[in-house]
Amino acid sequence: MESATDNVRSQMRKGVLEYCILSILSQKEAYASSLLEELKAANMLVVEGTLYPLLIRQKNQGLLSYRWEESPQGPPRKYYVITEKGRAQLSEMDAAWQEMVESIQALRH
Amino acid sequence: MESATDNVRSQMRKGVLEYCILSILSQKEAYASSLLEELKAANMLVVEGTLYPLLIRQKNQGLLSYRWEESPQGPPRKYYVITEKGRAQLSEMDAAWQEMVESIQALRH
DNA sequence: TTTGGTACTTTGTGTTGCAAGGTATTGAAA
DNA sequence: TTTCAATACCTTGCAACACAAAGTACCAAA
Repeated sequence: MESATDNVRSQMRKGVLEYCILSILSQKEAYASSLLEELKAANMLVVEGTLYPLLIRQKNQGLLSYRWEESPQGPPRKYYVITEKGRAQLSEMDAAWQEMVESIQALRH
Repeated sequence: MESATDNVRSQMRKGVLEYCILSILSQKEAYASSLLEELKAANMLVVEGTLYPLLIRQKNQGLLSYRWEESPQGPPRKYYVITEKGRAQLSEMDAAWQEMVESIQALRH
């Protein structure tokens, strides 16, 4: 049983997830499971089935690259790294986000 | 030929369209074509094929109702009116939007 | 060698934004 | 009268995407 509020928030998250990923990766490298933790902490919770395909899409677009790294425990981790193209995209997203925030603010007054 | 920026903005618009519709209709009644104009003016451009199904969905959810009204020229207009349930939903969306803006702001710093 | 924890991946489903095309009403021009 | 242009509403088919759920693989400790 899902509340209407959950659904509202879920809908709003769509479209900004890519922005969040690039933002986190612009500050430090991370692997999928750690990204899930960061997004959860930022109240932008997503699940594995959302995140993995998204990372693959961004990698295929040249926004991210990755390298394998041994884990202290368990299988190796796929650390994602933002590329120059990814940083350029992030800049555009900053502008787009700012404009959308302003548009909505104007609409609400 | 579509720019990367267009696509970024388009992606971000997703999920907040319902919020924009309810927001506009909370201030005054409107019909689809006039909503298109308002959204365009607010830099939240959408097309008919997006708006009509969305209005129908919101009506079916009980967030909107409508009445027909004669037009000074052309076919009659379907004026949409926000319901009490729609206003309640709008309040939730205000909260959800505010929280998301704050979450992203935190992520970007 | 089995168990539990970690991590990555895939499949199927439902929703939704959009391009494109369609229908209907009205008034004015040809 | 017929045609045209403007207005307005609606539908269809497609592609993208978030998610739930299930699957695969690696590792170390019991």
